Amino acid sequence: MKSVTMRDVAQEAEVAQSTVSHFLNGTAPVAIETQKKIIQAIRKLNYYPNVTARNFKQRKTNIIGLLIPDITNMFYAELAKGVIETAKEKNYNLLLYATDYQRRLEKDYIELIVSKQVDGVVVGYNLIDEKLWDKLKEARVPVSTIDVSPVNDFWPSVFLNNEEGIQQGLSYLVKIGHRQIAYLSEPPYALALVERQRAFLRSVRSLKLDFRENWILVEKKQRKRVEIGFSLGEKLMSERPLPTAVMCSSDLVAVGAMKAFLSAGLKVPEDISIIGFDDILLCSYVHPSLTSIKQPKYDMGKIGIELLEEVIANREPREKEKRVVVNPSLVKRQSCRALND
Amino acid sequence: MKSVTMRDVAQEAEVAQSTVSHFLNGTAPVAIETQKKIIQAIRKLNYYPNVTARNFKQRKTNIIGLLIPDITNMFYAELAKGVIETAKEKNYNLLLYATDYQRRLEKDYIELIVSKQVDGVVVGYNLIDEKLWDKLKEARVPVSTIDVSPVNDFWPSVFLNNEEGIQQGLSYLVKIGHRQIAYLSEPPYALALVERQRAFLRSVRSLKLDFRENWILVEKKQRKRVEIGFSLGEKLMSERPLPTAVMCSSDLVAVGAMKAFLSAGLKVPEDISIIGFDDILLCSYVHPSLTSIKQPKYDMGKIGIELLEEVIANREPREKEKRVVVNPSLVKRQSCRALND
DNA sequence: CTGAAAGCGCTAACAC
DNA sequence: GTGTTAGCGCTTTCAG
Repeated sequence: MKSVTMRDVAQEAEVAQSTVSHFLNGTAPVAIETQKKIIQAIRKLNYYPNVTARNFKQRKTNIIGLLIPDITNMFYAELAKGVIETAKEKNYNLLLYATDYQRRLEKDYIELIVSKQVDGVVVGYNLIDEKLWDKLKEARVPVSTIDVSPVNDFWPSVFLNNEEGIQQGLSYLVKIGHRQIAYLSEPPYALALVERQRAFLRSVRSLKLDFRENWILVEKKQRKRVEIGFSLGEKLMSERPLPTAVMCSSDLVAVGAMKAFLSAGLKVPEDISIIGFDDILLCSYVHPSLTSIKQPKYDMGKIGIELLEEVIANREPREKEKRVVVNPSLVKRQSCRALND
Repeated sequence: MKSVTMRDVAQEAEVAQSTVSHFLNGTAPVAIETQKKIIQAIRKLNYYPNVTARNFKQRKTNIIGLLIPDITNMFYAELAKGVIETAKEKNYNLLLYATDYQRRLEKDYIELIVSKQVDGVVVGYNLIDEKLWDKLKEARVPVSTIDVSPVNDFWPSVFLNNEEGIQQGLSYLVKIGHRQIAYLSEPPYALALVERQRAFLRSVRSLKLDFRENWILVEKKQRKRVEIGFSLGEKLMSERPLPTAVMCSSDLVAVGAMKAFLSAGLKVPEDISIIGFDDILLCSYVHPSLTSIKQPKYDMGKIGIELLEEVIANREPREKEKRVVVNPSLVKRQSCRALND
């Protein structure tokens, strides 16, 4: 059950093994006649180069890891798409590490990463166990991060300008006549969520909107975000007066809230307007389709790889790493209605 | 910039390299004193084993490939989740090959697969270029397939019992009083879709339902499935009489059709009931939530890995490979209404 | 242009 | 229990 090696090919073609190697890699010119013999031998023996041997020799794997919690979360899936396609363009393959929010898996994966299973890793969420960052650091693994709270400046990172996003949403709502706007949020376990909430409060003030404490609903308990949205939506409906519009910390929360409104017989957007955040594919699947603040996930994934590539190339970390801030954009759909028409 | 090797550890601990190896792999008993020395050396030098070297030596990578078209398609994401988690349990890692429906990428990935970048591959869709199956075969790559039209019996495979699924959906609709049921389908480019359509026709006959040619709407053009659903939904609404319920070839088509109905002012399920197929996460996100025929994607992914593992272990293909048929189940939600209440 | 030769870091006989 | 040794399949000098 031995497999065909380069040596076999060389023998068959009656040339040196190194010649085959040179030919295959284009690392040295090879006479056209010799080429033919080699090609023939490869065909005849049905030879395929062994990438593991090559990786071993070259001390790299051409594989990049992507560490995320859950691939069935559309946000991460869309991010992963950008990562994987960009990686492919740069001739990297992608190893998917999905932790399922489990500490143990997170640790296992970091262990693998540190053992040079990959040339580098893109981390797409805040590690549960913060100590693991140090492990990555000690092992000098090339890393780039996407939307990760800055535990340090050790690695380059991509962030969304969350403040800008909230402002865009709010400005739009104001422009179409809303002044009474609620904010619904999942638990702000990540910096991004804290920023959004803060930006909302700040903007409400600067735009001089009507403000009511009980229009700001932030869930405490961690659970499915659609459920969070649903229960927050229900709670909001029990408040009086009702706001005319609501901004949400994410699309999933928005969709949940929308379900609550529609279930209660409210009409969206006739009775209440709603804006999500992230602009995942789901937004255009629901009815009415959801207006949302787009987070350029694909691009962020792409940038994540580009940054990682630089780290891999440089090897030595710089004193302070690069930060790329990307801008959100408002995607208007059917969930908002103009009051001042 | 050399990295720490096992040899360095051995030197530091003043033992033989093989002893370190034995200790690390538990392949031979090591005296407790020696163990301590080794552990200390590892700590001191900050050593991590090089998995590539190990892979090379052992002629395996502990990596399994998953070949799918698009990870942002929730169906594949849910499948991938089953695959990746099961793989992890069995100590395999997962390399994600997403072709984006492109012939060129498909070919590139197959090339990598035959070059032993992975120990085996789970193929989750029908390859565009059928010749590539032969390439896999020639290179004797371990393969298992999920929901792939049986081009051959060369590899073990998992299938859904599509007929059963359609029957379950239809029986349910009949039980709650529907007799006029339409069928909306995307282009039947895969066997599964052909089977569903055939099963629908057959069941309509056996259940003696009202049948009308123009309640069977099958899209010709390949495009986004929600759009297909939407336009099929619109087309259906122009027919008279209208059916009281509609079955769809997939959830995405169902969601599109639902959008069309709701946009036109029809109420779901009051005016028309609707059932999807696959039961992707989306079903519970939309309003009304979508009743659907569940395809156990996670389990299918899991089984895909289990089958692949067998192939890897056996090495020699059997004359006729195993087929696992899994059963669908009906998940009732809010999109169907009983007519006979 | 081609070939000989030296390893990459590790595992696994095998001997002691 | 521990050490010696022989490669795994490939890339990459370096000579010729």
